[in-house]
Amino acid sequence: MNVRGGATRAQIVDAADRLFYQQGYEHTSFATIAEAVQISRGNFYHHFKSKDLILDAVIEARLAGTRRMLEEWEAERAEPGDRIRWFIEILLTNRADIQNYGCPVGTLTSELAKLDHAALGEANSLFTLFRTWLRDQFTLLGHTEEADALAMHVLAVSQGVATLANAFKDEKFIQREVRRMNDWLDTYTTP
Amino acid sequence: MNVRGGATRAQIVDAADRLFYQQGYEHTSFATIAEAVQISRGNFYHHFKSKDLILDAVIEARLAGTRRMLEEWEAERAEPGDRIRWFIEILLTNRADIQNYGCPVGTLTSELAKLDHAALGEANSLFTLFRTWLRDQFTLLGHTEEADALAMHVLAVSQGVATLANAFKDEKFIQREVRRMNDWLDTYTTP
DNA sequence: GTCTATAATATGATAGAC
DNA sequence: GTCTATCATATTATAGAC
Repeated sequence: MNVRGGATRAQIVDAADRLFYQQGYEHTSFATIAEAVQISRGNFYHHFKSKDLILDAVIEARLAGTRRMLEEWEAERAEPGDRIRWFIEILLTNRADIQNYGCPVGTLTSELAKLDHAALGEANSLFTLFRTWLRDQFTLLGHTEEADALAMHVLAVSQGVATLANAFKDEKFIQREVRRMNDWLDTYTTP
Repeated sequence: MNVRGGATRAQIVDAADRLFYQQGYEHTSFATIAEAVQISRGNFYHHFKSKDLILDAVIEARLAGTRRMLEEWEAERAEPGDRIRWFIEILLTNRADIQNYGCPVGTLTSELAKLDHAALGEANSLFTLFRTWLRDQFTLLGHTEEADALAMHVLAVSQGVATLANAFKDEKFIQREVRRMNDWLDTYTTP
């Protein structure tokens, strides 16, 4: 602990998480992160020996946060259909960030794929978390056979909407696509 | 012209285009491009005074190439429905590149958005080219009112499929989503 | 744990010879 | 048009004092 009121390491991960999302991983330098946390670059290396290691920590934090979030969604909503609709609704809930920076998962995996970065596998498992969770909901709805294909479809459309929302910054477009996905989902939720 | 058999400038643009797609814009250095074209870094600056200027040239080349391609598609296919289906089919035609590097348009715009780069607007107009072209096809099909919304929907799903194909490298997934889009399109092409 | 100082390297960019 | 040599800067990373 320190004067900033939290463990420095956790603050670094928090700041790096946000900056990697907003500016990209490679574009974000140690100097920028250090400045955000108000520590010197030298001190930075006491907590993380390399830039790769902080990326690992950021992905780990995102994985943990996502797991927690998905568990909450399950606890708060009994109906699998409602849970899937809530997932789709994120596009509107987070529309400001999405229009500015795209989807945090999709843009990170795309960047790491181009960098051929060692952490790509871990980043992709962020997608897998959502995929598995969505698949489970479709299974609960009785669509066991095609559950994974349906999960991938929901993920794909959400990704595409995020990418185009980032390019065109059109909120009406997001609303339209969310409505379209909900209509499509009706086919699978109404008995 | 030179010993390499083509204008050096054009070769630089070609190499940069490919490298920006495969490795990302920021990650690609002058040294890498110069090596690909087999010229010295010094000579490089005779043709392009800055990295921003070569990005401009690459986007301009992509815009010109895309315009040419869309005109060809129109010339080769009389039916608007067939043209849209051919657009969707790119996901399979270019599946190898898409699985390795994602969509050339979507990944570039995402990167430039995070870099807050001046060329973002020009890159986004690559999306607009496809959007306008798809909108025109839906208009020809008689769906004038919703033509733009339908165009955006086709773009969005294609983007999402490309992003997830890049993450999961699953060809069956691409095939399934292309089939799904074609089924969806039937509603708008059959009178 | 935190700092300053510094090293090693890569990068975008320029100057000037041929 | 092409090259070598060089500059200025930013970046990752280390050493060592407090």
